[in-house]
Parts: sequence; C-alpha cells; structure tokens
Amino acid sequence: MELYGERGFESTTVAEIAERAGLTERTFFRHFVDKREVLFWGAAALQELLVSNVDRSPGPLPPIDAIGAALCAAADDIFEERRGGARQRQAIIDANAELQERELIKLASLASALADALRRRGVGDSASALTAESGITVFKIAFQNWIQEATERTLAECIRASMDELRHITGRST
Amino acid sequence: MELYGERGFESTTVAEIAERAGLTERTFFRHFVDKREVLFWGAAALQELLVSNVDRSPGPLPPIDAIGAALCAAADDIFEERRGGARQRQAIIDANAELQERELIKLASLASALADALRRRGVGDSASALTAESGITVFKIAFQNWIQEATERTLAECIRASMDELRHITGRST
DNA sequence: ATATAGATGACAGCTGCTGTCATCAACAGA
DNA sequence: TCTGTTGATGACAGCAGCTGTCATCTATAT
Repeated sequence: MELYGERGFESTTVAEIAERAGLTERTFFRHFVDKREVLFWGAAALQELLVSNVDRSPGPLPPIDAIGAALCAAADDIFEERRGGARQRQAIIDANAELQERELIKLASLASALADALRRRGVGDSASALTAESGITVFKIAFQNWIQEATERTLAECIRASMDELRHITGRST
Repeated sequence: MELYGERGFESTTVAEIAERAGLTERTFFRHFVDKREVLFWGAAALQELLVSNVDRSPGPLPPIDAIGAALCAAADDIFEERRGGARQRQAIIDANAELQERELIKLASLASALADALRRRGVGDSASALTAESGITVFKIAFQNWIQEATERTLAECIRASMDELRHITGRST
C-alpha cells in the first residue's frame, strides 16, 4: 500500500513489494493471488458482514429496506472510522483501470451474495437480483459522495439519502 | 472468437490467434489493446447509440424513462437479431473472471456516459448517476433473462419487465 | 528426539504486453 | 516515371506478472 501510494500501482513491481516486506516474490503470490488483490483484502469480511446482516434482518421488512439497513449497519461498523484510509485507497484505485475492474467484480460478487440472501427470505429470483444490484448501486454512489464531500455526513446518512433519491427517481410516472 | 470458443479464453495464446489470422503477435496488439478487448469490439458503438438515443429523447420524459426508451431502442437495433451470437459470446465471458471484469467496466463506462447525457438534460449530479446506474442494472438483468430463457420475449420486453419490477421493488414502503 | 506438516526460498519458464527499428506497399506530387 | 512520404506490418529484444517444482527451514506433536 505504501508503494502503491508513493509510485503508483503500475510502476510498482511485485519484486519491490516483496523486498520491502522482506519476502520473496514467490511468497507474495502465495498470499495474494494477484498484484491487485492487496487492495481488496477486506472484501470477504465485508461480504460476510453484509450477508449476515441481511440474514438477521426482521422478516416483515421489505427486501430493499433489508438491504438498506444491512448497508447502513456495515457502514457504521466498518467504514465510519476509516474515512481517511478509504480516501487514500480510493485514490489509488481511481488512478488505475485494472484496479477499477477488480473493484467492480468485488461489488458484483457482493451483489450476488446479497441476492442469495434475499432468495433465502423467499424473494423471487429476478426481484432478488434487481434489489441486491440496486442496493449496491446506492452504496456505490453514497460511498462516492461520502468520500468526496467535505461535509460531515455519515456514510449511513449518505446511503439513506441515495436510497431516498432512488425511490424518488423510480417513482411512478407515465 | 473461434479459438476462444474451441479451447477457452485462458488456454488460447495470442500467438495462436495471430497465426490463425495470418498476422504477427505484435500486429494483434496494434489492433487490440488487450487479449480481452476482442470480445468487446462493439462496445463503443453501443455506447454511442445509447447516448444519442438519450440526447434525442423528448425533453419532458422523466430521466428513468428516457434511459429505458434508449435501452429498448438499442435492444431492437443491435441485439434482437443476434441472440445466438450473444449467447455464445456470453458463455465465453461467463467462463472467465478476467472477461467478467472487462465486461463490468464496459458497463460502468456506459453508465457514466448515460449519466453525462442526463446531466445535459439538466438532471442533478447524483440523480443522473443513480438513474444511469439503475438503467444499466435493469439492462444487465434483462439481458441475462433474455439469453437464458427459452421464451420468445424480445430483449426490449425483458427490459420493460425488469424496469417495472424495479419500480415495484422501490415502491414507497415504511 | 524424531517425524510430520506448513511456510518460505530458489530457480526456471511461459505468456501477455511494449519499445524500437527496418521493411514494404500505397499514394501524391514533381 | 521517379521520388518522397505516410501508414501498416514484421522482427527482435526485453520486462513484468504469474506458476510449477523442489529443496529447505520451522514449529509442533508424539
């Protein structure tokens, strides 16, 4: 992470990372499948947390609200104290297309896991997929706002705001 | 594409592609930035079409409906006649994580371009982003259904159905 | 004290991708 | 018709990411 911050992701070589860590290049690849994966170390934990939040969510709650609540809870538990770190990490990712690709597939995996959780609640197949993906969309945009703004809004607040905006956008029209 | 279909994406080497095409490996990389990019040749055209559809869309139309109409029009113009080809292509992509990453970033680029188009219509920043991303989400799921099902639904019909489901899902609740 | 399992180091090697220079074909103008 | 220029291709050489394989080392159990 230091090296990625200093010299950028592309111009950092795995040999350099290994050297600074006092390890071999080969050993690096035993811990991380990828040069990119370093930046997504916590993704699995986040996914587990979100899924268990949805699983524990009270039954009568509408799917989209179950997702929303799970996102807000995770936001408080994981992200709220690490806004600075999240900013740095995001700056590294935003500067490199390969990292953005990796981020997107992690988010897709998250959405897929959330959709499974909704199906476990008895929600229909495509409704589950649609709701989970929408939740991740809301999260993406809320996260972006939370990081960019100089305001003092909580990530959870940003999520609720984006969720409201989604409801507004899709409000019955023609 | 032949080789990717025959031996899979990973176990196809660029040298083999070049050989079958009667070219040099070096020349391959002059035409495609990537080994993956071959599969996303039409992405730019699709993006242009979608954006121009939104730009041409009647002003009073609510943003989400402008996106929906643009998607349906593109579905008829580009995809409807190529369901078989789309299936094969998708099978190749679904069998390989790197290709899925590339697909996701292409869709993200599409969403970003659509969001820009909405901003040009005077829609607010995060509403544009949210609407465009939701549109792409709808498209993703509709496309999936369209390819998987043995039904005779049009892609445009699938899109309208998913869009309705999205409205239903986000319908005012608590 | 020895055996066994798991982590690391040390190579060697493939493949994707890039820089560079020479070659070749097409085409424009004198 | 000759020449100069431009654009595409070939031919290397080379780097970096990633993998397979085997030896070595460490820790823990018996």
